[in-house]
Amino acid sequence: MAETEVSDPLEQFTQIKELELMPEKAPEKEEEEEQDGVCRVKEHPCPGEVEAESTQGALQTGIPEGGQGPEPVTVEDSEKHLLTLQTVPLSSEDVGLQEVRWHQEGVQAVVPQAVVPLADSGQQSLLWLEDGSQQSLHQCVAVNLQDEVYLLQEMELMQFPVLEEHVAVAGEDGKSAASPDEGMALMKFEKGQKEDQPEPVAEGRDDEKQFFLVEARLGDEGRNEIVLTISNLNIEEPGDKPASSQPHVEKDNSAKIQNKTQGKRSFHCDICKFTSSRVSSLNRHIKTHSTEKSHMCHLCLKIFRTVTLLRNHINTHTGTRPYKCGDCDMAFVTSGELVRHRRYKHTHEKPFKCSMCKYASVEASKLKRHMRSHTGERPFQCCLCSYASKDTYKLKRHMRTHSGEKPYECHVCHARFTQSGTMKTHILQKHSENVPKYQCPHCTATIKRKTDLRIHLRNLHAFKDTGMPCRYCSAVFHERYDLIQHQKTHKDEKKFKCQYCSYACKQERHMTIHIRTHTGEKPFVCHSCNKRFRQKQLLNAHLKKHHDTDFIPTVYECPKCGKAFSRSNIMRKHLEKCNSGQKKSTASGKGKRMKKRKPAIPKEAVKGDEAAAEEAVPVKGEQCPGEVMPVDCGETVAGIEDLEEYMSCEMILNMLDK
DNA sequence: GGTACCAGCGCCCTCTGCTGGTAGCTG
DNA sequence: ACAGCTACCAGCAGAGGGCGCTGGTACC
Repeated sequence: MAETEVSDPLEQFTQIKELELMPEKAPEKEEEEEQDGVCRVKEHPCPGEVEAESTQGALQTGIPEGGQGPEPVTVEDSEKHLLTLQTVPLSSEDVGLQEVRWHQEGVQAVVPQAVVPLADSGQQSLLWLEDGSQQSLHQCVAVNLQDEVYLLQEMELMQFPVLEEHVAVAGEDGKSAASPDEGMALMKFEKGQKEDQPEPVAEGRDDEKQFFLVEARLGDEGRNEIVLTISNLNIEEPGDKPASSQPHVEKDNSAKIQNKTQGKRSFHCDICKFTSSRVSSLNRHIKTHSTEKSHMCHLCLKIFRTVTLLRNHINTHTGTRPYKCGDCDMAFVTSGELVRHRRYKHTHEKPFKCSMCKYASVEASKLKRHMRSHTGERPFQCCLCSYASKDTYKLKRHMRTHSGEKPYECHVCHARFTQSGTMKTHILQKHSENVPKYQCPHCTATIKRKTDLRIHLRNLHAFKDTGMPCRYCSAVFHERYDLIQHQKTHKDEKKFKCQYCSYACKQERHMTIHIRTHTGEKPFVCHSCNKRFRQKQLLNAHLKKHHDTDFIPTVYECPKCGKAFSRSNIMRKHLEKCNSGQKKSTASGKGKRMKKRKPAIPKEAVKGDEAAAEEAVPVKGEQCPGEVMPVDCGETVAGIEDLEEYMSCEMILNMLDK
């Protein structure tokens, strides 16, 4: 569009170049047209196979010279014709000018209604229909695109009445011109062979208007091209194939007699396929194509075609529900609602049955929705991600994942949720008493949620072909639960035995530490004094004691004898001995020397039961017998008794575990 | 013209099941 | 301290039920 140069403002109108048969002549024509960059009119034998034609190059505003133009095509009549158009910028002044000219030529109000604003150009484009099959047409049909200006995006389906037909607007030479009086051709909807058909029934007929369905969408060239699909809504007599390839219009036919040969008159709607044996029914039906609505709701100003529709609508305002269910307290506005309700709730009649499964539904729409689960069809595409839904509600629900909306709030803790079901589960599990639990049928486990029970069964009770061996013995199990239960029987076993001495323990890592007492390995080094330790905890304790000026050691005093200990559990053990009179060492110092304490610290202030093991060991005495002790304290002790008390392998290692 | 009946669309709901993150327990 | 395991939990989607409402048609 940008590259289009038009000198004459009137040439800026969108034009339809030609009517062509496809696909027979398509290759030649398309090649020709691509060179010209012109728009096209195409006729599709099948309404459902409308395809956009790509138009390359700049807009060509004229119709080729008479002899050079496309040959008139002869095709089977069809109900739809594809028009490929191009939009051209047009200023508002041009629109006004054009409007005047059209009126001067007696063509009724075409241009203003056909204005299609461009989204971001700030200008407007016009559409009109041009005869593509005959270059020298003198007669045209003016069309009125309803009563409003459509955004292009909205022009998906519309009706427009043919206001005038066979209007002479073109010059004799058939050349495309910039204005109707200069030979501009419009789309012609000819009567063709229809003229010799019986005169339509006049009753209820609108001689001034005819309706066509127009489907408009962007062409391959984006907004530079508009593809219109015009549906001829006339109903043909059975077996009566029109000879003309032209899209045709029966100007004054709003209804026709269909079955004259059988002696029984039937009446046909020209707009749709409605047929009736009664004129009155046809007349009433034809009103359905009219936009006329005369019954307005005084409460919301909504307009309805019939009194019945209006009454039903007003009932929704007033709450009037005349149709009451005899089996329950429900009541409805319409009888249909009551019938449906009874099917759902009482009769359980489900007339719509799935052909692929046992599903049956009360409503056809439910079956239609169900069928998507078989076909996989997902018509509702998320505009923000690749998700597509099978129905509108799921898409709407999905959109909350993008918006972050959480419309459901727990009334207890005010937590918010995206789905009502999630909130309901939350309230049940968090804020309800007597929460039901799900008992595992294979073990004693009770699990809050059914879905988690399923996972439990899958993880622990599913049979596995490949057996799972016990970590501690040669037993093999095919259910994980059995394996775990079996391994628990090994729990109290001190299965790790030292190869150098009689030491045994439950955990392998303890044995690793113990083994270092035999190998002499001391992998933990103090970087301040280069002293080495077999355990990381000992290094940490060393760092606190010797290199941390803020460190205050913990002292536990026996409330009975006053003896001080660095570990609470040791003190408690000592206290048991004190109480039982089996005390072997006392604070009075019967040959036992206590570790020199730091200034007394109130017991309440004593903290840090994690003080290092070496802190717990009284000084002076024997060197820690590393060959039997897992703890490398690096200190001396007052006596073997304290040493044994403190250095119980299990005790220390258990403490370290904590 | 009124009305009953039916069809269809839309909306909201529940139930269900899967998934992934996490806290707590255990070794 | 750490890893592994598992129940717990919220998030999310699939499927279907139920109803509100409007529109079309047949019939009286």
